[in-house]
Amino acid sequence: MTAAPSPFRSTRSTPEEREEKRAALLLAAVRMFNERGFHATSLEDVAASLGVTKPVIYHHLGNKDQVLFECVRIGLAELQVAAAHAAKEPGTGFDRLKSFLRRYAEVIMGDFGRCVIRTSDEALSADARRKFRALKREIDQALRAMIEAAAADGSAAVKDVRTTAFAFAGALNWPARWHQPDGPVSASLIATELVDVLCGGIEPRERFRTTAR
Amino acid sequence: MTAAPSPFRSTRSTPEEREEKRAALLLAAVRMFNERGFHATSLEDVAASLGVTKPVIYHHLGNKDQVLFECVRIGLAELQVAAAHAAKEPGTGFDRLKSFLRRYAEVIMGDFGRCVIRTSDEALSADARRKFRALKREIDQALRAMIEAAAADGSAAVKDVRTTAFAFAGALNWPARWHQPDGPVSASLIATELVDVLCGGIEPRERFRTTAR
DNA sequence: CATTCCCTATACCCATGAGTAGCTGTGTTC
DNA sequence: GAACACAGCTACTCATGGGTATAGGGAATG
Repeated sequence: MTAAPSPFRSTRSTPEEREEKRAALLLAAVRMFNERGFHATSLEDVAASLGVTKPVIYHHLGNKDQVLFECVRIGLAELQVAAAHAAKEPGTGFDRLKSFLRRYAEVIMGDFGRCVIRTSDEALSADARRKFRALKREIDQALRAMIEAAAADGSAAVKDVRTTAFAFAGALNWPARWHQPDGPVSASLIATELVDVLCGGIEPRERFRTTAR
Repeated sequence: MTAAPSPFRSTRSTPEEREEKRAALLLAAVRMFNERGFHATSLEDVAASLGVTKPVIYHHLGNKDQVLFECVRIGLAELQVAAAHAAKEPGTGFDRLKSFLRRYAEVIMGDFGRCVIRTSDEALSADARRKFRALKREIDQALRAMIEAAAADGSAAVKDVRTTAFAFAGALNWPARWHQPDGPVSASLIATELVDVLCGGIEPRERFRTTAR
């Protein structure tokens, strides 16, 4: 009825317009996946939220598996960018690690990052599942490498890299479940606080123990 | 064809036998939910894994929502038992907190605990979802109370209770995603190591800094 | 102006699995 | 031993949603 201000006009598109449509569809899809869950979201609903119909999604993105995989692929690519960016920063290995952890948490609270965490392997087809796991493994290895680097230059005290990586990843992934994107407290603040807790621990130190009020 | 050694004989059952059947059905269901995911598991498959048919599940457990909710209810009850048990232990508040955290992680690596974490709210009906959230909230409050107690008696150094609780819960919930129950490394070892990392942090302390080899 | 090529909508097929009605066989009870 | 109650099975309905065939319609191209 009312003309939607969307990029979907019925005409031949330039490559840029195609990409714009793809992006709009993916964003609508990932948001609905995050909100309702993948299985409770029909592609019909996703299309309808943009004022178009189901075949448009199949035309631009492929089947439901491909849509979901593309969403998590983007989220994992964001995490890889975060890792690459942090690795180039100055300071000690520990500084770089903390920077990565903060960026990691912020990505996880974004649309595509949340989808990475909320998507369980079983939701994907066998083929996509394999790729999904491989990408997640790359992130895990990047995290372990940065923990190892921080331990190697003496700027962090790490007993077991593997356990540390799992603990940190778990703590930073968890906001994907509880954080409200439109809530009062910003993602970057949460990220900073979480990283502080993880790095500092809660065992009392000299400077704390003296001032127990 | 071959007679199954299951508790399902076609006869009138005593209350104990009924309970035994319920338990067997729930265990089969939760294991299949954990392995394949809730949506990818049909009640027919669950029943077939015990050599019975779908109506048996409806007879003993109710519909699929009720089955899932019962699974997460059991897992959350195990966590409450862990909290109650830890609260009675001797030592400092920090000792009791660490004990709770270890038990928490072990429960999460069990059948029903895993289901609690792997189940997202959207999978449940509106009614069950409300109860699910209320139970999870109770666990969260118990965790926060123990962190506060440890901070109050000076045995732990806590900046922000809320953030600490989220970080710890996330790190301890995460094994529900990656831990292999039949793998080489035991749940209790993982629990201990995770709690060590969380409590100790990785910021270098005096005793570590001197022995950088 | 006609043709062609995309793009989108309509309308459909079909597999899956939740949930149910009713039958049957078996032990229990009077 | 006859009626009964219960547990489980067979066989079904039906809603949902993934995926597709096909038609229409507008812009570029000659």
